[in-house]
Amino acid sequence: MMVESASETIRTTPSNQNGVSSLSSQSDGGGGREGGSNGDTNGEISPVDLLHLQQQQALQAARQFLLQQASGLNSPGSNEVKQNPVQVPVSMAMMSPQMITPQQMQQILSPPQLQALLQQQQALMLQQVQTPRFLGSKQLAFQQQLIQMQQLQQQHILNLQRQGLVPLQPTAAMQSLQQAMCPSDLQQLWKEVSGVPTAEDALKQAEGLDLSTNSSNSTSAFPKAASAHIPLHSLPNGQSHTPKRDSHEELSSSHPLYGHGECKWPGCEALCEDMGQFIKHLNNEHALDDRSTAQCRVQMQVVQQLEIQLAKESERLQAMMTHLHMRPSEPKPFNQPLNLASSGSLLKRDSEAYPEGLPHPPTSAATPITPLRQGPSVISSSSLHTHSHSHTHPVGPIRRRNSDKYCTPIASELAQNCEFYKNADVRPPFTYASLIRHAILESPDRQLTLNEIYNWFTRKFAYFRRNTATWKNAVRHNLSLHKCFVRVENVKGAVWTVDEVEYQKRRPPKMTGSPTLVKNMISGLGFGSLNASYQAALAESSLSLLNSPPLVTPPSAASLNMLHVGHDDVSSTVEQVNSNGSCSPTLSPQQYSHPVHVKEEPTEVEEDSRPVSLLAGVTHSLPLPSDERDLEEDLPTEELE
DNA sequence: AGTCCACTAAACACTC
DNA sequence: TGAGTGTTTAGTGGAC
Repeated sequence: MMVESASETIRTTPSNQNGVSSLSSQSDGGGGREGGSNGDTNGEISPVDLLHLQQQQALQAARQFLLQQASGLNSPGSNEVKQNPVQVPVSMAMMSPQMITPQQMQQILSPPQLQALLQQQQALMLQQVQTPRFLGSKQLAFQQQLIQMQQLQQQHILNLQRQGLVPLQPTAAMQSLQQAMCPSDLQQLWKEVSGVPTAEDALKQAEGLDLSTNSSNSTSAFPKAASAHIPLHSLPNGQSHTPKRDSHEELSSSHPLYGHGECKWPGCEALCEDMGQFIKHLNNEHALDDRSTAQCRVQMQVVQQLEIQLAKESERLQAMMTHLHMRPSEPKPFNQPLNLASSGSLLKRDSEAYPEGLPHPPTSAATPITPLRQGPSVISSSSLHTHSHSHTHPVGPIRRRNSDKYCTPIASELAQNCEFYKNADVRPPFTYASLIRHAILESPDRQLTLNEIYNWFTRKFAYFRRNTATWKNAVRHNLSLHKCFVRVENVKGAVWTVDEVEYQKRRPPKMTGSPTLVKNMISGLGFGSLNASYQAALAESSLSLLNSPPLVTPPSAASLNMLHVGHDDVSSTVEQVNSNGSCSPTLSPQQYSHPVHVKEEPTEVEEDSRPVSLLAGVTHSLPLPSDERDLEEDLPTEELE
């Protein structure tokens, strides 16, 4: 409700994916977000005034947000909340992740304001969750947080600068943002907010964060073992986003949360003489509890937003590169597949799912917030993979078909967010079938007993440590229902295996085009018009084949490479992308490039026309895995012909 | 609106 | 007998 109303009044143009450089868009958006408080004065004011206006807007937005945080959420009668279009319940999104996604936030807010709100939110959340213990050091913690946030922001800007996405001279928008978020202003904001006599409510709200799905409002399912030793805010992609003050810090400390003798947990900065003391402190003060998970979530939101923005900027860069270096009539096989793989479906998702910039309500109430990232990674891994935590995965409000339709490779996702799913009581955005299949293929023998599947589920996902009756029943149901799961009698009983042929048949692409058309599209001639669902399905299915040596069907590695490489984080999925190299000795690229789904009508496929350059262009960007699996010896050759 | 797909729940049979 | 396993059906809801 609130989101919708906000979205009706807060609209950034969907085409405006310029996160940092568009002053006018910022102003436009800001004007709208302010509910007309600033009026439409863009055309008359000077750039300096405009800059000032931006600052004011950002400040007001942040202020309103903070006010809402402090009082609105617990004051149902508050008219402000309902009337002010800027009242985007960002924090509500955190507490009830189903309500608003980062994409929605991004659609609603211009990037600078988004960042402003985000940073404010982070500060506030930290403050909220720390209130009972650190009441006396509010200001100190807040200052610390400000510093960290600014560092984070600057780091992000530097990244963009490195990519040439933003000029070295900060744009007006950036200046505005930075100035708008200067510590004094924020402190002032904080003073305003902290005076609101609802601190307890805020605390309660923070402590009562629903960190699980809405079907579970408890975090009890979090594994105790992971409580203290896993830095929850180290992100699923493995990247620590704790701002580092200098490059030496990382070297001097063996823990990303420890440096300069201080705990780097957001807002903590407790002094620890040595690592041992720090570990002790970490275990004691930052154990797995509501406060820590809330902080973790905040940090995740921060990173998500940055990644989303980076993804958009990357997308812009891709467009620029395409424009400058590539002729539309001469698609470059190396880059084009990237668009196909990720931006194809994802952009479609972006543009179609949110055509009006309206928030896209999650479709599954049971869907948790996930560390999935939204936004296409259209930059090749070779050019951007150093920043490539941007990328690929749509934030997963759509549980059921996320992995199927939106090109979210389960292997990649799991590889990146393994720790997250292990510890967070969130439902993985994959179907049972996908998970089961992944579990089976992940096993050494590519076969698991039912109980082992159960164990895999519980081992990999905190979510499945509860409601066992439900999901176990679902697992059994899926195993029986889908032909792709084959029960094999073994010496030790029945084991389940995966029939890849059936698995691929299970989700045939909806596109009804001829195999020739498919082939042409895959060869890079029709990427632009390639049906997104088909792209996603093809990419996903291909990826899954690539990820795991098939029991039955050899993957079409070429197609899947090109489909996958663009949106996959090479660094994090290298372990999964392992059959690429291992299969190559016996199969030619042409064989590999056999599109999986064309199997339905194999006679029309002309494999010779498949561009080898596609494979060549992709393979070099796929690092060989360190733990290559053995090639399955019983590769069915019929699938290759 | 119809269809497909995924999920959930449940009943039932079989084995150990 | 009960637990675990496997199969099947029905209902529901989202996506297309």
